[in-house]
Amino acid sequence: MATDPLSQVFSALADPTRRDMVARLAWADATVNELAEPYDVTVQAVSKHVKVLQDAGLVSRSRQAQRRPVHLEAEVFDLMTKWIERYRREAEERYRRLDDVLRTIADDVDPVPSPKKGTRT
Amino acid sequence: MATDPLSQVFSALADPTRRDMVARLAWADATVNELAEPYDVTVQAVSKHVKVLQDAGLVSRSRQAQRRPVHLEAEVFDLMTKWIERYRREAEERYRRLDDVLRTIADDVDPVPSPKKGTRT
DNA sequence: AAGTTCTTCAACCAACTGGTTGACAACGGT
DNA sequence: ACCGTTGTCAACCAGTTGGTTGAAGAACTT
Repeated sequence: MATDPLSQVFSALADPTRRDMVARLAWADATVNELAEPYDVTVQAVSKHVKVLQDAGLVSRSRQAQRRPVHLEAEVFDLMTKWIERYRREAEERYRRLDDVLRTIADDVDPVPSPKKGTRT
Repeated sequence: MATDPLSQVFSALADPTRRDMVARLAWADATVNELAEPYDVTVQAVSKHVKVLQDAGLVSRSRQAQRRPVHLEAEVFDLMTKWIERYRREAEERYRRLDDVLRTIADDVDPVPSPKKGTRT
């Protein structure tokens, strides 16, 4: 199923409802019932969403009487930003290299253009 | 299903194979056949993966004879980093607010502890 | 015109996802 | 001891995903 941490985090955030929950949890902890309130789905569905977020390490649970508040664990975001930044950087460096190549080619431009489709001989 | 840009990007990167492709494309453009080489799947499967990345706006295609090189479009990463950073920031600010609350409470600590279970007066 | 190479389309399949309903466990309040 | 509240577990369903095979399109080579 793709159980590595990065996959789980990306996958968890690929759902708009779950992203919205994270957004709200950034403001304050909330119980499953509180989380469920704005959405047009059952509490059970929200409970499942929370489980996905939890398995991804994005949230943790605690216990207050019957309530089990959901708490955002923002550190996991670092996993993603690190991955993203790494390849953004590489892509940028790559552009620099490409520029170099283009400059080199510019010196080699062949003076006789190669014959094309419509060129009769 | 979940067709908004952010969902598509997160979803596209939730797959390790696709993330690996992105990693390699950050280094250099590649054709579907080149991309498929390291993996133990058919070329068709890789073609599908590329389509997912393309629909998410993460890559673009061009044409060179029969080849259709895949090119990484790094700008879309910004969408994600913006989202992530926003809620990381909010979560951090939230900690500050929490600290304030805790400090306030610290001032209010009642000098006469409210009678508890074992507290004798 | 025929063949080769690179790529995608179509149909199919097993597994996962997000949702449902219904039952039930856990805990506090009275 | 019994409700009420909060949350989860189990079974089920429809739709999506990632993979397969087989056929076909598109563009160059000869």
